[in-house]
Amino acid sequence: MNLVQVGETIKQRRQRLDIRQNDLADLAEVGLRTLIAIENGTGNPSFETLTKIVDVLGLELTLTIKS
Amino acid sequence: MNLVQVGETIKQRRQRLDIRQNDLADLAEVGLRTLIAIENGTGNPSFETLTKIVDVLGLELTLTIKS
DNA sequence: ATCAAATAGGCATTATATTGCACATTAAAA
DNA sequence: TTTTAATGTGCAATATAATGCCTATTTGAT
Repeated sequence: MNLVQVGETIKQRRQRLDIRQNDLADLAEVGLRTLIAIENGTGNPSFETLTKIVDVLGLELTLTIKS
Repeated sequence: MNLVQVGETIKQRRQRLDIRQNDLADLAEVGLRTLIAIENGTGNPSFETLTKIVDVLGLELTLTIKS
């Protein structure tokens, strides 16, 4: 899972939950600019920033053995 | 999965593969200081930095729906 | 076509991750 | 215990992530 895929997943999930970027950014307590960059696969968020966003969306970051 | 758990997972995997922090840092092309911080749950790595390390270890970061 | 809302980008600033160097501590082996 | 390798820390420098402001573009509705 690379940064582009992470961005796509977040965007799709946000849209399915029917919330705007602005509101998600507020709920996650990150800047709108930051969220936009992540959704577009630009930028390189810290684990903390990413976690704040995925938490709000009911998503989960996991680290597993590649099979 | 929080930063502490990520650090533990990386450390365990590295030890199971029997490589030293110094060598993993070199292979992943990150600073030794950075790797140490991550393994100890201190610090807050960027997605890119984390990816470089887990790639070397044959691990994978995934983003899924929390169930 | 018009208008409003949502998404997105340039720029500058601030916050912080990353790094190397030197040194300290811990672990393990002889 | 002594010695050596491995792990970890303080500090300062650099790189870069995060942010806000303002403006542009895109999207969707009327």
